[in-house]
Amino acid sequence: MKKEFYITTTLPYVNADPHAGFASEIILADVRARFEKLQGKEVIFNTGTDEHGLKIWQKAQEEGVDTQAYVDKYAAKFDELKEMLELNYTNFIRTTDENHKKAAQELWKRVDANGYIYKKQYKVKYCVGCELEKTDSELVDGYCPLHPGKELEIIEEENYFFKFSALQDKLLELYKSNPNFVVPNKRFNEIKSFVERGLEDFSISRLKSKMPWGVPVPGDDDQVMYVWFDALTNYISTLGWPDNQENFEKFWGTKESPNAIQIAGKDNLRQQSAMWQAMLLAADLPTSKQVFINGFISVDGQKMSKSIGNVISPKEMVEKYGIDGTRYLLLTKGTFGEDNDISWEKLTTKYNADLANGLGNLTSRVVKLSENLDLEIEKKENIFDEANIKLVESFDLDKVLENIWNIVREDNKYIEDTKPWELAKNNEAEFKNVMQKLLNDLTLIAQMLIPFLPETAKKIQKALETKERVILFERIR
RNA sequence: CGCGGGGUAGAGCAGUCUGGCAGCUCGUCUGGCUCAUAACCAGGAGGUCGCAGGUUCGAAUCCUGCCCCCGCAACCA
Repeated sequence: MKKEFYITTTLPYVNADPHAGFASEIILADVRARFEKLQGKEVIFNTGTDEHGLKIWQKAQEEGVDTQAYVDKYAAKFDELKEMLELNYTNFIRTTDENHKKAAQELWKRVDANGYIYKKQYKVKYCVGCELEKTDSELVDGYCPLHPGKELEIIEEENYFFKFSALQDKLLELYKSNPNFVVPNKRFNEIKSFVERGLEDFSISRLKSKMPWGVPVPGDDDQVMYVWFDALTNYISTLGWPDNQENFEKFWGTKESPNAIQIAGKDNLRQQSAMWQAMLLAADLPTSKQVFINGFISVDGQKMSKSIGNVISPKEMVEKYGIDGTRYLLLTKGTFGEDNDISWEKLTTKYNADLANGLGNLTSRVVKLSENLDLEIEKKENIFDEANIKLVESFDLDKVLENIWNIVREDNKYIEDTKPWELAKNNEAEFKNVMQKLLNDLTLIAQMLIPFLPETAKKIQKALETKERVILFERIR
């Protein structure tokens, strides 16, 4: 088996603070990365920030700050998640990094050299009222919703286009020969039918005069890259591509043996599983190995949005539930790939039930009962069985945690059935037997929790060693 | 006929691919226990699986039609 493991999240766009949805994505990746590390693999876990594009440029202008200063501020906010959520990512790439820009230009050149880029007149609709370009999807009945009745101007602009349409067959072939290329299956079906319906070439550049905040197009001073083309390249620029070919092959893989795992939200299905793969194919580079598509988080049945004012941020969650509490709650909010609904009330209920009353209380019972005992604890080698490994590999991490919590439940019942506090008084031998099992189980739980709740795992192990009682999770309210 | 997802106990969900006793967590009611974080354990109540038809010995699951909710509709990350 290959010794190297590569996983990447999508890069969040730096026009808003981190929210629970992205936190969920990056925690999933974090658990997987820690898990693979435990299996003895060398791991690269990539994340970062997407910092180019019109929106960011405009926002910086609005705030009257230098664009670079603006993106620096936001990049720092996202990098703070590392400590906030106890993440172990190895790479944090910013699309404004010099080596990234170079890589994006190199990718462009290769795609171009292979004949997949061409120049074309492109008509944009322009609302004079807003002084802004409008896309068809923004229009209502052909008019700008803010200025109904005002005719839109048509402006012609020359842009570079990517021959997405020419890669339809190659993409379909990729999907066909990799039956688990996109997970879950329903998303795979969705992207397959999208590609089968036919692809349209898309614009991959903008006029620099209108939008200066982008990576310059090689050999054309008047144009900058459209943000997607630039941003997607991060997955390989982070590995030092194109200069460091060895590192690239080690982690990204080769055509024969692709190695890159990607995780993304469902809004990114097309970009990650079709556009980016097409770009790689066009540049004659290996594709990703697998793309995992996560669902969305809603709050009390409503879309999480600034205007509704129901955004749940990882920061608030950590303040309330602690790091591992937050990790646990985001990991167990529902089935991977489905949309999951959360609310403060539900989160608190689950926190109290599973963490305080469940794991926390069990630890507290076992440590107290074993206070005066000095038993040798059996440490298992292969803590994850075949079934659990499979679940981790398909990102069904909630199911693995459920399996761990079944041990918690069994042990609570076992204590009730055997009444060790009575045995301690009248049956020393049996008392030791019972406690041996409980200590072994709790040790196993702690070992299994390492990738999921790293701090808690340590605390349990420490409590078992020192016999000092510890409150793992304070009850809320 | 634009694309896709969803409708299963008071709440949240799993089960649907591959048909075989309708399951889990929370809540609720009753009882038990005292090692533990007002926790823990046992038992109970609660469901015409969105609706209507079809296939089958048998349908939450497969097929057809309909109703309702939610995303997305590509140069907007």
